[in-house]
Amino acid sequence: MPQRGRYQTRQQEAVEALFCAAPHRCLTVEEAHRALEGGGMEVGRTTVYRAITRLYEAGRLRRYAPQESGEAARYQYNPCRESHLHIRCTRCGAMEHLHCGEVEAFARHLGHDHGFTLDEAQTVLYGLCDACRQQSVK
Amino acid sequence: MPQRGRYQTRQQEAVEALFCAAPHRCLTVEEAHRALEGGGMEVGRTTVYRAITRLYEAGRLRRYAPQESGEAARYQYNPCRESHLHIRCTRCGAMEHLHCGEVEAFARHLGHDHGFTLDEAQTVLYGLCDACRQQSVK
DNA sequence: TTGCGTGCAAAGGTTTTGCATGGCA
DNA sequence: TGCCATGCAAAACCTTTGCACGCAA
Repeated sequence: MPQRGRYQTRQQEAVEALFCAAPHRCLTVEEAHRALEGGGMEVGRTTVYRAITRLYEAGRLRRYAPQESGEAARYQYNPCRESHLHIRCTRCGAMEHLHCGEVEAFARHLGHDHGFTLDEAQTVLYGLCDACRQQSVK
Repeated sequence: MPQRGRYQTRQQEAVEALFCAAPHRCLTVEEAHRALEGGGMEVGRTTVYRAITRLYEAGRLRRYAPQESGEAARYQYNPCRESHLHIRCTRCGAMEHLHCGEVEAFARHLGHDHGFTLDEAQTVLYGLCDACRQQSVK
């Protein structure tokens, strides 16, 4: 679909290129804004908000709601159509993908036994990563 | 630990009693504030914030980060030490508990194969509940 | 030329903080 | 009496909106 009535601007391209260049990174709007400034791109904060929102609504970005109050939402490039769960360490903030058969099996169980259709792309599992768990045990 | 230097006030008791009286409900600070007003309790909004924050930090409440930007965080009474996952419908906002053996099995898998210690109390699975899924199929 | 995109400023909402007052122990 | 809690107002924070201008098509 050619998105009738949409203009291609240097700002929109810059925002998409920024996320595309580091598909593993989860950026806030503010971080994206600063990254563009650092790259010599002058883009208004409002425009970054709007560009990210548009990319999110088009399915090009994933959105992770903030965990603590006062934090900002994080966005990440959505390289593939296939969605997968993410796990996030509540201590160091690291976020990683999770693709394995057990996730699929668990999602099927949710559908069959609980009538719940899991949206993997929007869900983040919170907990402790290995390194932080070992530190906290010390 | 007897919480040295802590006073017991009618406001704090009222906030805790409110959540305790409906352990299944997830309330925002604003909703809690209005509920107290409706019950004839005059409690300042700031005090509700502070009481909820204190209860949360003491482990008496669970906190669910807002899903959409602009929404408020939700809190729920934490009746038992045992924690369980929650599922939330992204369409109607319904939130339900999830306790079953599959969750435990999945959590063990995360620990063994991914080195990730799942924090069930903080994690919310997003997706569609049965009713909303059927509506969206229509 | 048309109309969407931009960006500044201002508003919107939630949550926190400053500070004088009130109340528990 | 000492110290914490309260609550109003104001601030901080992220995010959205209004509006005049700029720019792609």
